[in-house]
Amino acid sequence: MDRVLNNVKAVSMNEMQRTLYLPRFLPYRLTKLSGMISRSLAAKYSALFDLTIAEWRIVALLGSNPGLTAREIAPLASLDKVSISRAVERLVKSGRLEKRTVEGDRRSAALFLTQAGQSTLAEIIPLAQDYENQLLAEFSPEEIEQLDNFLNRLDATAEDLQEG
Amino acid sequence: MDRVLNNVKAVSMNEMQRTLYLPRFLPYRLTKLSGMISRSLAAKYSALFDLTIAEWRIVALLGSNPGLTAREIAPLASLDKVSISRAVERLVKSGRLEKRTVEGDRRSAALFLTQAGQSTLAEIIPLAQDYENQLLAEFSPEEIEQLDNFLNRLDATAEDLQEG
DNA sequence: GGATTAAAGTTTCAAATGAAACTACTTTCT
DNA sequence: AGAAAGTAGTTTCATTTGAAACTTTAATCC
Repeated sequence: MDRVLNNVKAVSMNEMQRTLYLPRFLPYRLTKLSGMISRSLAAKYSALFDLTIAEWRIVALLGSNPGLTAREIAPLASLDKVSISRAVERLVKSGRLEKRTVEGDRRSAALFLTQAGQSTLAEIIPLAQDYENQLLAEFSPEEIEQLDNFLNRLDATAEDLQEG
Repeated sequence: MDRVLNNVKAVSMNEMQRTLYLPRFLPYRLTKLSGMISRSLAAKYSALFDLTIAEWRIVALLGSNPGLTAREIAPLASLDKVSISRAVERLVKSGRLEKRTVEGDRRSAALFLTQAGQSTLAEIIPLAQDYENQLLAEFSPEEIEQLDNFLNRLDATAEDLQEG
């Protein structure tokens, strides 16, 4: 009579569960997992580069998409405009980012990595990849693909549930 | 030449990636996913029961483990003692929790749900299970088991990486 | 064309967070 | 037993966060 992820599917229908087993509750597990991962990455980036996660995301995005504006970054990095504004301010101050007023719309600024920003990114990338590889070290390529698939589906479902 | 989760395993060895594709970076995906889920659950609990996530976890734990102390709750709920102290204070104020001084150690208090606390829990459980079921609606029992397995392994690995 | 509405980013302000200090007790050591 | 060290839980305080208000510029409406 194993419960899997608290999912009722897995328990017979006429004995509805009266308890919720927290350590198997999917939202709890995801929060705990992502918390552990984020904390250790945040500590690493902060210690080595004095970068927050928001700054790190923005640098990573601008590496492959130079010239994005704050508004465009928001959905790509899952950051709100306040966080972006603050992260950009810090990145400009630390000389890693440059703002160029957008031709034809003086409200927004296109963002570009400076040389310093690009070398920061060059240092950051292998570190991030290492970390991901360590997380997935015990996973076979097939399992990685399956995990990828699961995450995509959960993400899509969670997005739907946002509205509903 | 598909990248899977940015994992280097999936790209040939002599073309190391110079970019990091954020939307496929596992830590980012987990943070985004857990953020979406937590926000929608938090909104629901707050609106319907005036409960925070921390309070919710404590209530859920005490349902199956009456008499836990704050210190015992901490690792089970992944909460620090400050959060627990505050959540317990609110739960006591709202009449859902009762503190009883532990026989033989007057520093700690054993925590118990009151009748009100138990009926809150009884309302909360099906809601939580519904939510989890909705998230997993498109998953077959085998897939759910596999997801469970993946999460366990990632959790264990992440815990190891905390120290290292 | 001037007024109105909207959009991009920034700033402000109030609430949430969590590390460190603190209080009240308990255990250990001599 | 009494001092020293340790633990449970609370409080304080400084930082982080994000919603709402604001500023500047652009688009739309009459």
